[in-house]
Amino acid sequence: MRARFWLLDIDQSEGGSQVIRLWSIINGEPSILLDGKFRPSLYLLLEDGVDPLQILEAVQERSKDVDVNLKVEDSKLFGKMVKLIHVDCSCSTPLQELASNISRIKGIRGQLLDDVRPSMQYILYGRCSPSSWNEAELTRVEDIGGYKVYMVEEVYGPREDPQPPLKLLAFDILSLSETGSPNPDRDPIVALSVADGDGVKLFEAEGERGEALVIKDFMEYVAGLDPDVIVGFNSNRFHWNYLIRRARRLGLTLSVTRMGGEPHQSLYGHFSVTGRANIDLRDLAEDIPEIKLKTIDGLARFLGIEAVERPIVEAMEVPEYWRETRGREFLLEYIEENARLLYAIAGEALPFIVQLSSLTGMPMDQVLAAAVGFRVDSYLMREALRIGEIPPRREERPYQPYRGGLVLNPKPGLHEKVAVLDFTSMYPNLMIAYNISPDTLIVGEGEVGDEDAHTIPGTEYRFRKEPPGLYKRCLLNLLEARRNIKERLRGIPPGSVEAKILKEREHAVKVLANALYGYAGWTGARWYVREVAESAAALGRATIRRAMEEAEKIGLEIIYGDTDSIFVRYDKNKVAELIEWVRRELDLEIKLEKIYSRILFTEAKKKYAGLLSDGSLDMVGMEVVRGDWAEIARRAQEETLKILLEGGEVRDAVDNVRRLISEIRAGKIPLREFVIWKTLTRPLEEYKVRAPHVEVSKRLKEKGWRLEIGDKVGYIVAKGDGKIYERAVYYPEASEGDVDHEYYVENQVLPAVLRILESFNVKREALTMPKGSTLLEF
DNA sequence: TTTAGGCACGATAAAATACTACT
DNA sequence: AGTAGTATTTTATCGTGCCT
Repeated sequence: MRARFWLLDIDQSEGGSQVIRLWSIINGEPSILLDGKFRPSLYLLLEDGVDPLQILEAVQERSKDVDVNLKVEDSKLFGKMVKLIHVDCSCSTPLQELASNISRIKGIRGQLLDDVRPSMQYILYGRCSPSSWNEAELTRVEDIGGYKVYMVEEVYGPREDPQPPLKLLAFDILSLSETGSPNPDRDPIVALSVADGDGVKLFEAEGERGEALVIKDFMEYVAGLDPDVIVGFNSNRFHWNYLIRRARRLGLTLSVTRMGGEPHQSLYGHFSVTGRANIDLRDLAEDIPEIKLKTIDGLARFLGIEAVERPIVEAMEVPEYWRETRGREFLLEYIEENARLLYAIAGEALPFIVQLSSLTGMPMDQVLAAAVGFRVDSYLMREALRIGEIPPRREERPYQPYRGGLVLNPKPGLHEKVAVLDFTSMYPNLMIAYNISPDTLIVGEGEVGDEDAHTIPGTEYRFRKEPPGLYKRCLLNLLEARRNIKERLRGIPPGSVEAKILKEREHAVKVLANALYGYAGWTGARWYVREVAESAAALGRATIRRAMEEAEKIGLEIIYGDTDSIFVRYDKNKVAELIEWVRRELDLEIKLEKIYSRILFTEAKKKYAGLLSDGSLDMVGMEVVRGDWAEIARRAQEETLKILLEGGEVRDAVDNVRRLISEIRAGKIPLREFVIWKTLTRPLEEYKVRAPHVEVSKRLKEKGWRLEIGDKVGYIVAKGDGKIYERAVYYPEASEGDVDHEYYVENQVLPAVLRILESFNVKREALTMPKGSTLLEF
């Protein structure tokens, strides 16, 4: 039969004969498609000048008892023609064995695609696309585990149709530890919450055997609902491992997959729940820089999901809550609400995840867990194979820095009517225009004439004009895709489901296109070529310089500029003239992005605050927007900026700061506003200096608290002598009376507000020494 | 399992300099 | 006056989080 299937997950069966399993949805039903005909493969890269047939024979000699096909092929590696031997086999294990056997044969320079798993190869070679509808010729065979099973006769590739409804399940657990982080070898799970289309459910442990029942209830619930997608928050790093280990201790197997087994650790540190997509929404939160505190609530708020305002509960505070009936109820409600929110978040986020998955060719449950670089890798690999470029292996390379974007010194002070002009997608467009790509870089001298090459100004690098390189093709495809989407969006009602999905697709396309420049300069990239990234950056600098020179020629006063943006004193006609000149002379688009009615610069780059015509305040780079400053300092700075930009008197701003300082000294500010949050970016032992948040973390670790890279540690600076790191106290352990108010006045509030007020000639003393009648009341 | 470089800025650590007590 | 030890100031480095 001919059928359409929507590919949810893909894997290969272990042992015996190699079968690719396509976990799919057919006619709304979860189904398994088996393809036993796919032959995983690898390529042998030959040294220049050797006779391919001779090598072929040598390989044949060593693969007598293995079922392999060998074929000599011509392909391109970094744009250069190479001779390859394509080796395919019915099964990947003997293929890998053969690969290690033949690595010493003279004349073989290396192997390619041997680091790509069969299931990924299946996608790579265009059999089908994950998170998409595909067409296939199928034959029904016997059911497995209650699922319909089909053998794949032929696959006809992806089609564009809206995704089918997917059954979602969200979950969270509560584990209880008297002291220190919960440890699955010691501390039980006391409750588990799930949420799906029917609402929220709580499984609570009661008495001795309670925990086993909770886990069994969970497994039964999963089996009963049979979800396509399971979502959690931090589940890849914590929940799955915890559940599996607790279940084992109780003599159970955490049976939640569609094959009835345990989830298993897979690529990119994520857990694979066979047959289902396991998604950790923490990965999504990590991807969104606007979300400062990576919590369920933070993510929900960002997505506009209605959520009750809840306090953050640090792990340390859990036992305290648990001891009291009210606190216990609060915790149970907390994880119920977590599951409810996760379900709602997943509903909102899924269309984007689906689009990212089908675009990159990574299965849904991997794509979020994978870092950006690996997503780009995956996307490029499919595109490369289409144009006969063979994907290089990932390898370790030395890091070599290069010059990046141009940043101007701003003209400090308050300016009226300032326009911001932004180049649209500067790097992608330059890479297209100059065919900057790993496979078009000219390496040998005199190989290509100057008329056939683009020379990058300010560098020695040259790129072939023809044929279009891998990056250019990909970028053009992505731009084209965006144009198509925009075109289609015009024809349909804006609020419709289709429109929403198209917008998610556009977002996914944009994310990928913008990542390509950074990818090119990442030493871990398969197609890392430093000259590529360097050339794009050099061209960027040349481009903005030319635009600024022209702006000055036209008579526009330049206030500031950074990489691809120019700030000028607004003059409607002159700005229009510049935009037109950029279009005509540089063949690029520069857009009037916004107009500040007032904008304030200090001496510093990358920091400014401006007032837009709609009355809203933009604060860029200032302490206000930095998560590592205490709330009190950020608030003080924000209020100062607001007063000054909205036309208030300097006096008012000064008085306001003085009032705030008095409040601090009088102990009227809650502890919360003094907390300083810092992220742990490496293991504690690797720090070279004794930073406050590291010292706090070390003390916590002593007491049995597990801290991981990426965790945010909140501390306050307490009264006393000595270094800051000696006085830093983990905030749940601190009380209002501990706070060193003078520290916050001198080192947090004053620096933040003086940064602004100094350009209005306000001195530090004017803020600290009480004078003037308005202050006497404090 | 890490897309890039440019930048500000506080805290710590190291180096340079000033100061003090004593011979 | 010379010197060893200590306090203070200056400079360099570390570390984080922002901007484009």
